[in-house]
Amino acid sequence: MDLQADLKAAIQQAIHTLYNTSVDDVTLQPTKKEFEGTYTYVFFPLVKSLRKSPAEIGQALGNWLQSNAPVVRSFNVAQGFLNISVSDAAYIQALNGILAQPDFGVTPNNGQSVMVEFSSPNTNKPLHLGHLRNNFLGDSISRILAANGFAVTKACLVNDRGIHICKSMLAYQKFGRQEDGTFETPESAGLKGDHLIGKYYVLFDKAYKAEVKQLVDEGMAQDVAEKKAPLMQQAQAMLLKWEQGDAETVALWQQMNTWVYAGFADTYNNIGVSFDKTYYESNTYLLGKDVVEEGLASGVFYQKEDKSVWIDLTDEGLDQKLVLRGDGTSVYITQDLGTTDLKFSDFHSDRSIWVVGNEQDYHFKVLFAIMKRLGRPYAAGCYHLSYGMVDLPSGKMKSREGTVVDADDLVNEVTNVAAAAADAAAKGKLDEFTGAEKQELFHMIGLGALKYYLLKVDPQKRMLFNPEESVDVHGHTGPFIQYAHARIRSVLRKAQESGLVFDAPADESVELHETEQELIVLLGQYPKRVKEAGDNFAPSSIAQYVYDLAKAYNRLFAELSILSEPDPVKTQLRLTLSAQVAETIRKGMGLLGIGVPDKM
RNA sequence: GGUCCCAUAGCUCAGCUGGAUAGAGCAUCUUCCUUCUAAGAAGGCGGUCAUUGGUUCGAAUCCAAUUGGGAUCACCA
Repeated sequence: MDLQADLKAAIQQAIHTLYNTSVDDVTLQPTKKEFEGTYTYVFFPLVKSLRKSPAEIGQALGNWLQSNAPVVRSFNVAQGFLNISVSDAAYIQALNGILAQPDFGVTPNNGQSVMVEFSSPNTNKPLHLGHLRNNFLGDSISRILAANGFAVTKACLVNDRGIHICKSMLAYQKFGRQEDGTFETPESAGLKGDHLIGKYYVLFDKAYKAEVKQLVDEGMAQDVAEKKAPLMQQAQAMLLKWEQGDAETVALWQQMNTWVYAGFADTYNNIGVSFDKTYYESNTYLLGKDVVEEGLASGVFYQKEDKSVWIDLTDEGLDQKLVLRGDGTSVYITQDLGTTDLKFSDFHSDRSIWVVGNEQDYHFKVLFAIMKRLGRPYAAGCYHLSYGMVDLPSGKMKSREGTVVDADDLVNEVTNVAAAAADAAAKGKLDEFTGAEKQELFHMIGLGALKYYLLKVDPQKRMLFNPEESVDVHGHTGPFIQYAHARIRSVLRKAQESGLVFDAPADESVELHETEQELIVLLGQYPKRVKEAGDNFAPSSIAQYVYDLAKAYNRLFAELSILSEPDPVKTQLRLTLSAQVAETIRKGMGLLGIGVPDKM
C-alpha cells in the first residue's frame, strides 16, 4: 500500500539475499527529473563494504528487485544510484490505499497532551502585523500537533497590567474629555475598543516626549528627564494605586480593558483564531514567589546581602540571573516561574509550547534551565517556538514611530484586494453568489493570501513583509492553492451531474501518465510531511507541500482531460485522484488555518 | 566584550536526518483559452550556495575560523 515502505522492505531483502548483510536504514529519495525512475536508492555505502564495483552491485540489486518485487517495473543504474521505476499497478494500489483511509495523515490520539501558548497581547494597543505572524503560527502549530495525535490546549496569556496600560489610562483621563464634557467611548469615537485605547497610548507617548524634550532643553540629562517627566511619574503613581486596589483606578482599568477585549474578540474572530484558555497577568503577576522560596530552600537559588534572589547559570553558558528583587517584588521571570507551574497544574500537559519572538530566546533558555534545576518533571517537555521579526520594506516596525501595520487594517486591505482580483478574474463564475457569499469568499481568499504569506517562511527566520506580495494571488501564494482546489471541485461537480463517482477504487490495469504518477507519490507523502511539521514545529513545511501538490495538479489539469477522456477507466482514475488531491489540499490548508473555496 | 540566530538567482524564499547538472515565485522575454475554472500551463534568461580551511567516495547541508546583518546579556515585559 505504501509505496516507499514496500520498496524499502524489498531492498533490504535484496541486500540480505544477495550479500548476506543487512542495512538498517534504507533511505529513498525521489528520482531527479533528468533520470528515469520514481525513487532512487543511493547505495554508495555498500560499495565500500562489499568491495565490488557500483555497476555490479546496482545491476544485481536491480535484477533481483525486478524479478522478485512486484512493485518494481524497471530500473537503471548510474554510478552509485539505483533508479527504480514503480509499476503502474503499484501506484494505483497506493492511491486506492489512500482512498480507503478517510483519516489519511491524521494520527489517532497518542495519549499525550500539549499546551500551546500564543498571541499574548498587551491591552494598551491593537494587534499588529507582528502579532499576526505569532497568531498564525500558534494557531497552525496547534492544528498540526492535533493532527499528530496530541490533545491540544490553546492558551493565551493577556498582559493586562503594568506601566504601559497605566500610560493609556492616564492619557485617557487627561485628554479623553469631549466637547460636551463627557469622556470618549468606542461608540462616541466610532472606534473599536482596542483602537481607542491605542490612540491614547500614542497620545501619552507624544505628550511624554514633549515633556522630556522640554526638560532636556532646560539642561537636564536625557535619562534623568525620562524618569522625571511628570507624565511618567504620574503613570507610575497610577500603577502603584492600581496595585493597592484603589477603587477608582481599578474601575477605569476595568472599563478600558473591557473595551479592548471587545476589540480583540472582533479581530480574533475575523482572523479565525480562538483559545481554549485565557490567563490574565493581573491574576498571575504575583505568582512565583513561592517558587522562589522553594528554590532558596533547596539551594537552587541564593540570596545576596540586599535580599535579592539569584540563580547562577554560568556553568550552562548563561549568566547569573535575578529572580526576585531585593524589595521582594517580582521581575518578569518570577511571574513566568509561577505561571508555568500554574499552567501545568491546571492541565497536566505533557508538553508546553510558547510561541514567542526570538528576542526572548535568552529568557526561555533561563526559564527552562531553572525549571530543570527545580526538578520540575515537565521541564523536558517545554519548548520555545521562536520566530523572527517581520520587517517592512521601509525597515523595522516601531510602534512608537507609528510604522506598525495594524492587523485590522491589513485584513480589510487584503479582503479588498481579493475582491478586486476576483472581479477581474471571475468571468461569471460567481454570478449566483449573494452579496454575503461573495464577501465571505473574498475574506477567505484575502486572509488565505495573508496567512499563507506569513506561514510559508521558516518561523526561525526574520522575514520581509512586502505589502504587494502579501496580497498577490498568482504564483507561490495561498490563492493559487485555493484556486487549484476550486478547479477540482468544479470538475467533480460536473462529474456528479453526469452520474460519475469519484470515491471508488481505481482499476489497477490503467496505464498512467507521468503527472498522475507524480501526484500519487505526492499524496503518499502527506502523512510523513504532517509528522515532520509536528516534530519540527514547522507550518512552513506543510505550506510548501500543499503548494507542490497544487502545482503538480495544475500540470495534470493542463495536460490531460478528465471528463472528455475517451477511456472511461481513465476518467474514473482521474476523478478518484482529483478528489483525493482536493481533499489533501483542503486538509493541508486546514492545518495552516486557511479555508479553501469550491468556487472562485 | 560574552552568548544565540541569520547569509542560496536582480528581489522574496524552498532545499528533510550529507547524494547525481542547487529548485520555486516575483520581475523580464516567448508560446498556449470555439475543449473540464488562463487566479492556469510550457519554455528562455538568471548562481563562485558570504569567504577560507577541515571531515569523506560525495558538502548549500556537518565542524572550525573569518566577514557582514540581527537579537540578547536590565532590579523592563
